[in-house]
Amino acid sequence: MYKKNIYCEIAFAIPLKQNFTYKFNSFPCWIKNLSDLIGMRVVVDFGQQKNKVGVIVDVKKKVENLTSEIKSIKTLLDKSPLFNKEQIKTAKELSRLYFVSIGEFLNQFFPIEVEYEITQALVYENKEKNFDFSFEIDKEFVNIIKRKKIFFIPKDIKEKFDFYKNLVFYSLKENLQTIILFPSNYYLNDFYNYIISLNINTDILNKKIAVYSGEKSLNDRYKIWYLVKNNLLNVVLCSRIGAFLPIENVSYVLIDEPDSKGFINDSAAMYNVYDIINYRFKTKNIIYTSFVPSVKLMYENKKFLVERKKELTTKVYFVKKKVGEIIKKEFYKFKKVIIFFPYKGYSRYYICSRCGTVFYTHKLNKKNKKFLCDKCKSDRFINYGVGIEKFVEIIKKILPQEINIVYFDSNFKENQITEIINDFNNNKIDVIVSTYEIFNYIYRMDFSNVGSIYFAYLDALLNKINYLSYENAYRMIELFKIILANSLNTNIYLEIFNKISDKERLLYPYEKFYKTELNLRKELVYPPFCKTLKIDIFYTLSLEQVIRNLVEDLKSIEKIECYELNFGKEVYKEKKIRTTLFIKIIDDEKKLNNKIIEVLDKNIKNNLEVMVYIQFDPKD
DNA sequence: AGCACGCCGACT
DNA sequence: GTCGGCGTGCTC
Repeated sequence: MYKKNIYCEIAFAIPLKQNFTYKFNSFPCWIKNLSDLIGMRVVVDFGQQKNKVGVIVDVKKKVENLTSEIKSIKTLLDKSPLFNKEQIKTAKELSRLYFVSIGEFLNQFFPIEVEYEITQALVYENKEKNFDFSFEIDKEFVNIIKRKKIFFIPKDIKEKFDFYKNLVFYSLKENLQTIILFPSNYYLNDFYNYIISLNINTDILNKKIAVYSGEKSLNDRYKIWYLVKNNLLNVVLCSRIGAFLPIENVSYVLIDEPDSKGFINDSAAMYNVYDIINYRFKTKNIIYTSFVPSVKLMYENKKFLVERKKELTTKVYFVKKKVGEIIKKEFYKFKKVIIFFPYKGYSRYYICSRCGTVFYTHKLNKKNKKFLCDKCKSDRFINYGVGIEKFVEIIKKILPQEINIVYFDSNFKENQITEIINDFNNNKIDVIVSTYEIFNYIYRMDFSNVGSIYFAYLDALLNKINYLSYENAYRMIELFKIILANSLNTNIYLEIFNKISDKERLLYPYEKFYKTELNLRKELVYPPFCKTLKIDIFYTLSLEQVIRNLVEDLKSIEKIECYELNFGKEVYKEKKIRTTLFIKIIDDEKKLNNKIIEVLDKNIKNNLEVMVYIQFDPKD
């Protein structure tokens, strides 16, 4: 049938927070319902740009208040919608909350501008239902999995992997669709390799299990996207981008360590996987697994708790400047030591000795001498503060040369770190010193011959002006305790220099720590008793007044508290400056969130000189 | 974002 | 002279 005057609202992957209306010159006759068009991509001419790809987010029969000429759609790219209706609805609502355009939001999860031809050959169906497994599914696991929601605290890494393994094979056996989300590609690949190493009918595993992450080629991603959409896979192991897969018939969604920072997108929209999954699948079966959950996660999911944690015996001591002594002691017992140091690079900051400009850069270290001062091009700097490289230099000086001390931080390349980890596992390294980066490799490390773990200068974490500083330090220590649970006679040393009155809290058992922390949060009104937002605004100097007005407007909203963490102080990349705002929402979340966005709309909507990054309940 | 137009400085 | 830097304006 011929349809006349059909108008489509098209979203583009551009920073403009508005859609554009296009019409069909000749309506594609195979489309039965108009709403079937939603989520399909089209090719149109847009401004000066020819053949730009956009996504249909709405279909209308009438247009109002449009003075400009309506252009027509050149081609319909997809035979079936790339994004389903639930995804478009989610994108519409969440893109507003994160103050990005719908197109940019969608583009974060799938690069919409890349054209693909889906071949029919892709859509095969594996009708085999009785797979030949030698794998027997744990009965206790089956009892647990039958609950609607599960908040699982495993006792050790083995139990966690066993649980996941059971979930994978249960999904294969029962022909379910299960999504497992991992906070980092390291864990994702490690788990996939583990499953493959089980040697259970690799043919079926390859057909029914897929890995979906940003590391995969776009072709692979597109293929998996369509297989998931058509319910042709049983298990998808994915990184954070998997949170937006077209899952309509999903049986289980498992989030591994939902508190992890790896689940927060690093650019706009700074979505959090935990929030996205909760938003999309309120009534579905969601499983969270965490060794040491945050207070917020525990509070929100206590009802679903399945706790397997056992008594941890690792001894913990507070120390000052004992690192040399401890390394020597362990070395003579043929035991290894892990040292955690909070700052990467050689030094914490550098001052140009000619013009005095301060650089908080990690590009400068002993090996990199090419760095020049931005202002005067001088190559001479005075350094202040101790970074990991300098720290290692100092401890090497006071220790016997035969002790092999190796360090790494996030400046190191992945294969360099892998090599270090392998040497450590093969006992070629006596002492490993690392920053937070080590948490990406923790499951690959062999802790059986580790004698001590030393947290150097823990003050750095505890002194952060952040309600989460204790929680973060506590969870880090507890995690190491769990990892060391199967090793005998291990010690953890916490190096604290300053007087910190309530440092004993770091030694509390989880229940007690949780209760104490919860009371404090209630008293001071912090999550989970309120919602928080961090808004980072980048803008050009000439817009300072605009941003001041914006902040004033935010501050005048009732039932929210808005603090300026810094106002236009830090110079960012040439002529841009940054303002960071911390906001507490202490009443109806939805209503107040909307008010905040209204204020942003009023002051800076479609102002392309201003970039806004919003994070909900930031972790630091 | 990406593209065009338009205004300036530098460079064969 | 004109090539290319980036500031500005617009996109159904």
